[in-house]
Amino acid sequence: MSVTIKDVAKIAGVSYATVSRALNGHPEINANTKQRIVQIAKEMGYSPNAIARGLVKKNTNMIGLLVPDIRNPYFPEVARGVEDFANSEGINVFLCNTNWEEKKEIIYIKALREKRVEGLIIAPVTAVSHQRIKEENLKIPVVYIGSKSEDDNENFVILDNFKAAFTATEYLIGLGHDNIAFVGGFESSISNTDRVRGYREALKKHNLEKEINLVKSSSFKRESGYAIALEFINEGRVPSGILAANDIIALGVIEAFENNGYTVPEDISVIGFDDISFASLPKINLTTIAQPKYQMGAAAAQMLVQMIGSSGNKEIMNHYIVEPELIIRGTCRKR
Amino acid sequence: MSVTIKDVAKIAGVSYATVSRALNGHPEINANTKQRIVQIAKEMGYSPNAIARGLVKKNTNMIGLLVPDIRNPYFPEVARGVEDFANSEGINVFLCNTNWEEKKEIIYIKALREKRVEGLIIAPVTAVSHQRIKEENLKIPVVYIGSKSEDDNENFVILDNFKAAFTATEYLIGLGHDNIAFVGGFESSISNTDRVRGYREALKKHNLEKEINLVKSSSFKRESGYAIALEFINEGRVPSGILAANDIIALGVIEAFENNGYTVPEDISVIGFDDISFASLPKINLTTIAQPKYQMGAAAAQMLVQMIGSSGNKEIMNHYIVEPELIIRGTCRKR
DNA sequence: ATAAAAATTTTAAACGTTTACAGAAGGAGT
DNA sequence: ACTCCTTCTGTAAACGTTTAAAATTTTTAT
Repeated sequence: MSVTIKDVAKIAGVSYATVSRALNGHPEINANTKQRIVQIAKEMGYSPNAIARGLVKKNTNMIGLLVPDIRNPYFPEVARGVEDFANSEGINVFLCNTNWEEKKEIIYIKALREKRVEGLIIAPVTAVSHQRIKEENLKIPVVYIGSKSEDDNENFVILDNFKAAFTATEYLIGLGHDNIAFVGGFESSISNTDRVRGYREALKKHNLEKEINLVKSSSFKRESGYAIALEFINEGRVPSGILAANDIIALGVIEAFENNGYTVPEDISVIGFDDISFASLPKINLTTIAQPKYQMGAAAAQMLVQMIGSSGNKEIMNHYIVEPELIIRGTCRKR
Repeated sequence: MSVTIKDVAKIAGVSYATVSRALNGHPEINANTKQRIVQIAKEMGYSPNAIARGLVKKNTNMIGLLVPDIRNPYFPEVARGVEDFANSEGINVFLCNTNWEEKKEIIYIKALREKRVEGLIIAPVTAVSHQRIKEENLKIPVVYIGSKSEDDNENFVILDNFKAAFTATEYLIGLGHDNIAFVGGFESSISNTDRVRGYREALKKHNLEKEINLVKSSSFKRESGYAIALEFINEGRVPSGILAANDIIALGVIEAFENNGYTVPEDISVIGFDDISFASLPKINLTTIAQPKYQMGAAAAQMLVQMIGSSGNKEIMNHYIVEPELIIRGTCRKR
């Protein structure tokens, strides 16, 4: 089908080993021969077959990146960081969207393993993912992003979720709110759990723990935020402050309230997580906890590449925890 | 390193051809042997090497998807369509972000060619891309999405950009606007050109062509929209209606105007393109031209898979042009 | 029991590379 | 002229699969 190294060799009148050497810049080759071969290869439109090369060199220069929701602008941002760093190292990235499905996550991991990717960066669907993935017994390095398990053998890049939620909650408390709800994503998500913990701890510190449950969980989607806000309204116990587990949930929450006669921030203060680009739109102006998304992606990629490089050396363990930054905009108000 | 078919063969006490057949469900194999081998392979944690298989079967089950801006929610939506369809056919997708750089586009194409992807779906950076890509002389099918060149040999999935812009412009005219500007992305983008044509044609039809140029181009980014709106303001000729080449430009335009004492839609009406999910947020409520993004991605993938299947049969040529739909929300007003 | 047919398994070649090793050609030192 | 280096090129094996063809075993029919 496509032109191979043998075809080039035939035309050039040399052995294919020589062609290989010419094309790969080996030192032990005559400069003239090399130039001639390179020229011929170019004319013939030769393109090296990375598959065949990978087979003998045992490398593929591919890594996989699993994200649960490519529609959430948080992940494209992270993906860019991963991709840019990987590319700078000559590595290509398989970006896979697990769509918040554990099943799909495992399917992708299996497929990528068969493709012999050299490493995996995973933003896991739930806490269960960590376990399932470990059971897969991959022989390649894995870096988790946005989520860690209790297992300290893992490599990860995360936000200090506890601190972030704590800070955000205290901010709301400082504004005079005493009836603050937490609208979360999956209960089984560890980042979510950590955020809930931070939120609870802040309430506790200021003696604001209520007996009624103000923590509601669903999925990390705008519709979920919308639905949960509606629940609050229907239950007749609308909080004065809401901490949402991410920006798109926050946007859904605000949407629901405004559609039902409430105003943000006049009636309800809302804080999100992530600081997606749309949060800064003047009309949105969402107060939120920022994460250095691009940098986190790049850091994860760097970590992974480093681990791939030091083959087998499992000593390299990386835990990169970034500090949260509260971005105060216009969706919170003194009470 | 990892366990191969030969390792399994050794343990099972059969030849590796037998293992291969057992694992691939060939008919000519004893049911007992098969079961035993499958069992052993599983116990040993065998995972087939898709690289080696690809080499002999001459397939990789991989395609590439090139998008210029993964941060623009339009593209994740398209990507999901592509990925879902491809996955349903057992194909994995390399998602690459060209970042609006022609150079990067070519680099990716070369890398993907070496990886022997079986096809490419490309949302090209500019009109030049089409030419450059043709020069690469890929021997694999390519489907363009969002953009077509004059070359009728191309396969593409696009919105009827002319009609879309025409419709949007007429809507603005119908609202009483007679001073309508077009804020575009790259001039060298074909979809942009088609939209400008539609816009001009509508003005012409209603005898509203101005001698001063109300078409401004930049890149397809929010910052560009912002910058161009600022230009209008600084030049002292703020239009009453604006057609933006996509939603994020529109958002940038609105942002700039609102930051400078203008109100949308009271002072200026704005229409976008794409109907990204954020356009429907009540606070944004952007009037826009909708595209069936997910379906377009899926259609492109289907087209590509079909072409890959019918190897060499170049007769299959697909032009899929979707009809625009004007979504009237709140950023336009009667004048 | 035996030949023929069917079912199963093994052998060996192929896919397109890289690379250790062997071999050849040319030059230098003696 | 001979040996010894250098420098370059060719040979062949390897990577982990699939698969046609050959070989073997089992089954069936007589």
